[in-house]
Amino acid sequence: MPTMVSMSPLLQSLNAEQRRAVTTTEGPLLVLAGAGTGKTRVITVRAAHLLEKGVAAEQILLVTFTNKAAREMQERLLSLAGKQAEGIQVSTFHSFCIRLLRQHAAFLNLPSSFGICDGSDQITAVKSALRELRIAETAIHPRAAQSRISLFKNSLISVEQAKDQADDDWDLGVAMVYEKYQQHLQRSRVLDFDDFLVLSLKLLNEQETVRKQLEDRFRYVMVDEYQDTNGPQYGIVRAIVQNHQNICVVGDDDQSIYGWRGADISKILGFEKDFPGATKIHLLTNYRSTEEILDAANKVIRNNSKRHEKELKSALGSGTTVAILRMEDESHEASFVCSEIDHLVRIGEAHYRDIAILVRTAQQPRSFEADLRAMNIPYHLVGGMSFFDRKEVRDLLAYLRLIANPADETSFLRIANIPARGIGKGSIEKVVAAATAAGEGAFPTMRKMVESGSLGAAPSKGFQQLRTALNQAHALAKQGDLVALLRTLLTSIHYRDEIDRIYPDEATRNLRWNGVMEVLNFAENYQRKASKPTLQGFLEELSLNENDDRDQEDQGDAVTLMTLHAAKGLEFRRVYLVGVEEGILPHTRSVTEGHVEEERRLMYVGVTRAQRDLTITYCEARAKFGRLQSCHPSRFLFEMREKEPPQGWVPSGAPQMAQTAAPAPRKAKSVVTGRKRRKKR
DNA sequence: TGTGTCCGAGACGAA
DNA sequence: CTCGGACACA
Repeated sequence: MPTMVSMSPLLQSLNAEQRRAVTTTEGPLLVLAGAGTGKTRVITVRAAHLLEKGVAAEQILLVTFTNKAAREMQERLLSLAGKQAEGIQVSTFHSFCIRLLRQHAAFLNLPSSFGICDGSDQITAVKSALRELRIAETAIHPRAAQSRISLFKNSLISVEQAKDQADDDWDLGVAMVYEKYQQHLQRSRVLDFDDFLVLSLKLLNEQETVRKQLEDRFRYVMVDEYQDTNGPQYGIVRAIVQNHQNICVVGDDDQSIYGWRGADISKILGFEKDFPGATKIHLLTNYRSTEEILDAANKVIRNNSKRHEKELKSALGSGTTVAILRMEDESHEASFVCSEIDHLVRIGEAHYRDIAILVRTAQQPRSFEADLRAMNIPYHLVGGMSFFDRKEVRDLLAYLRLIANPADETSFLRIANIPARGIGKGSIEKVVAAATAAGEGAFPTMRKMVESGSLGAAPSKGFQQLRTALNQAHALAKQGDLVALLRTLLTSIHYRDEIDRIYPDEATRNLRWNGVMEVLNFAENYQRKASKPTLQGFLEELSLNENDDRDQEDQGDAVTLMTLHAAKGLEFRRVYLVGVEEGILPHTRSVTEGHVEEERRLMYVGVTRAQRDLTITYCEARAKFGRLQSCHPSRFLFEMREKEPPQGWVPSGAPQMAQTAAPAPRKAKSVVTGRKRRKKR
């Protein structure tokens, strides 16, 4: 216990639990920070406290999952501890690993200029692997294969092991796709997101000097959002701290919602086992939400079996009741929510910026967007189709990536004939076959083929045009003038004409061109901010920095419409949690695959975003594939009200025939009675 | 080789 | 309903 006389002003602003977390500086420490319990505050004050104790800033490493979080931490640190905090390294796992890999590329036999294979490139690579293997996409879903491959990588399972383990055709097919996929990445000289982590881990495991170097430098390591840590990330942290054990992880097992991305909740559940002698601290005082909201959250989440038991307590006290409302269908739902928002703002009860509409799936926003627009309610949509998924943006980026890394096959194939320049399907096929056989990039392969005259006149001519355009741009890339590069490129490929040609509609045309201009803006910004702007750096930033449109402040006074996944970490005075139905939340697929607990955490995340007012809606029916289908309120709503589902309620994932049989086993699982007693203490 | 149209399958979340 | 792929055309 620190004595009062020596307590620094830093610590005085904290509650007892938080203070204990901050002052426990040595040895492994697990901070279970429930939603709204001042997690960021604890992390930043803890770092500042370390500095106060005389630890050099350079010895502190703070790992986050998103760039946004990293930036926020950095800012908070500067305001807490001033200039000396600048030396603290705050980075995401991914950027930390990329830097490490570029430094030690030689050891891993990597080109130091490797490119980044993002999500949609991964799908493209999987698809081309399937085509190569003559496997129909209906037999093996590209997306399913991709996520399995990612799982293989994160579990350090090699292609050979995957093949050995396969015990049916599907598994074997995926293992073969995995092999082709890896070859594709290799000859394209790109790494996917999993590679960053896995290769970094390999580096640390096999190069003791590198590991030692990091261990000596980073004497104090903190990991934010530890519940989202996957196997390789855990391994990396562990390798750095294994001797000094000064590892502090902060997170909330109840908010682990990235299992499908490889996040391993057992890491936060088993921290004390992984790091014997660890201190465990619960932060349970919630400064965000009213008692009613936390009560609803607690009642839902306690139905999970795999968790650290805890219940949040509100520091705010009582407020309004949580409303659970039944809607006819999704258009009624949307118009109800929008009218209410409109009304509340009109009577001065609320600001747009204080309101969020949270959805489970990316297509739910559709009905809401229509109504929001019709009612002139300013809003911004987060998640779903990202700016970087837009066709024109991806085209342009493919050009840039090809300039930075001529071996990049996906990018080459994407723009080889955009705009059309006589390189058709036939020649593309020939080039891919040759590139695959040679294990080289498609662009260099095609150059050789053109030079040896093994391609027709039209494609050869087209290729020369492309090459000229790229060379010209490449020269400007070397000078670091990205804006000039983009302008030159756009001119030389006549991209404006291409857009005008494809989109006869004036409005779409402008919209598309705006996307292109937006990339120019990004480049301008990057060039201004970066100390040493390079094309590679620019592309890296674009791939790693999710475009942070989550910032409410940046959006002016507007309603936020977003997915639950995007909402984690944010808070709003008033929240509408919509579409809370069996089949959506929990999602059918999660139910059939046995991931209901993660869905429940998603529900929990949604509920705990609200500060004062929470309205939950569910629909009686909802359009699926253009056809209206009836649906049932989510099991989580019954849990929340401690009620049994009524007769005729059909849980998602249950076969339609077995309506009477299905609820029986679920009852025992979802309705936990006898817990009420434990709640009051 | 480039363009247009039709058809059928399809939908979870994203650094 | 909405996308992408296949196929048929110029």
